[in-house]
Amino acid sequence: MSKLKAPRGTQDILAEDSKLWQKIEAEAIKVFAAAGFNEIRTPIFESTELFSRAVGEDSDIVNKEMYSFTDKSDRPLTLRPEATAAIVRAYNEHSLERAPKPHKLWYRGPMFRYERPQTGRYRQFHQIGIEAIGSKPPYIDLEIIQVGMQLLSNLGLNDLTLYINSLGNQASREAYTKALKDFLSGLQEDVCEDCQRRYQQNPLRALDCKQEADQALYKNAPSLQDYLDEESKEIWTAMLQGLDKLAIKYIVDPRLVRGLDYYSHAVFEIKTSSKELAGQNTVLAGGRYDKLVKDLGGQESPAVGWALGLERLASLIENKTETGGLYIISDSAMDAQILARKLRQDTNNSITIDYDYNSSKFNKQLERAIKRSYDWALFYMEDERNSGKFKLKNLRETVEYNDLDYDAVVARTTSCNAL
RNA sequence: GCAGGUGUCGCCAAGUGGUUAAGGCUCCGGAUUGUGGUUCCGAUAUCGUGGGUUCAACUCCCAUCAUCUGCCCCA
Repeated sequence: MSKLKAPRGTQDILAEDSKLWQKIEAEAIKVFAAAGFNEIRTPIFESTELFSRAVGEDSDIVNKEMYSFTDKSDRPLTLRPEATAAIVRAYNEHSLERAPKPHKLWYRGPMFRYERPQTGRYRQFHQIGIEAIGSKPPYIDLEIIQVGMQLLSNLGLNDLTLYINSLGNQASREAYTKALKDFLSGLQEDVCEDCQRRYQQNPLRALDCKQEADQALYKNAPSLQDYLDEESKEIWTAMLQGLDKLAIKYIVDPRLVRGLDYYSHAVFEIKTSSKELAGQNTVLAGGRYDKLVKDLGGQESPAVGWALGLERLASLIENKTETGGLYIISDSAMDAQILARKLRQDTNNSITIDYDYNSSKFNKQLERAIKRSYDWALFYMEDERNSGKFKLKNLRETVEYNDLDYDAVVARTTSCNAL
């Protein structure tokens, strides 16, 4: 019988990694709450139309990466490839524009994209993100960037760089796209196949081409910055000044475009220089999407947000597992169980308490307690049960306490090792 | 979707055409008769799958699947 495997591009987060994920999530929740963001949970699948409208028909995500299916009533549905569209849908559906603005939300959960798996890229992957809907000035952009930086630095990451660019408002972007297409049209003969395709689908992407020959041809391409109109320029300037005042280091990257159609004004990515992630070094990315709420049928509401990849983030953080807790060593599994239940209650579930279910030999049980890195071994053999006095051993410091009564055991184990 | 690498026990890993497929680690069981990861003993694989070549295949060929890496693109 062959073993079944998880589907391609999916993975199990085993107990060890799970601890790390919990740590990241706990830190995120703390940082978000402190900045006034509240959690929103939306469905894992949505109508396919939501994503094709929101993300853009021409985007790669919609073109070839969606996990789409029809249900038994032939409804076209899609496993969400990202969360922003769904959150905007929910925002509109529940008329949240009537709530105080900006509406500040965070989310976490699995996303799905049908792609070739490789380092830092999976078909089911997990994101944590925030969105702020209903505020136009760049202070809210600054706020979410700042929250993101804070979260990453709290998690101990410091080799990160913020790359940022402005796409300008829609008018600016259209004017620029036109100018760029004019420029590119003369080069199509000499340019790589990918770029020919980009020319058709998303001309801005061409500037990001990795072919050196193409880069040489693009040297004199028009610059987006020159096409920003007054409004866009004002916002962009304020944005950069704000980053300076917050002492957030950044690199303006004029080629940073992003693959989703709904962005305008500020777009940004936080990248790591760690080799761990090789080509997929973007850990957190986002931008402003002023048009999207209206495009999805809502009241015009400017908005901005970002998402970070949990798998990528987790791979950058050292996973140090610390267990601790107390292991009961007993020749009676039943008595150990009764004691464990009582101890868990009386320690208020503040430390891990476990014991041997197989009534193994004394030495085996002690060995287990050590191997599984418990802090304490509590001896509960016949003698202890009869006398009501416990023997407690600190396995880290090799100290043994004799003749403790029950309350002393509780006091001693909880005093120094809370979960 | 394209290009390349890899597939021998839970993990690492020898074997490269010929009798019983090394070894290490982990895990499990046992011994050392209630105190430190020790030591000793034991158990655990038909070599991804299917086909072909051959007297003979883990070793060669083909296909397929899985996985990894790069491209596209992205978190």
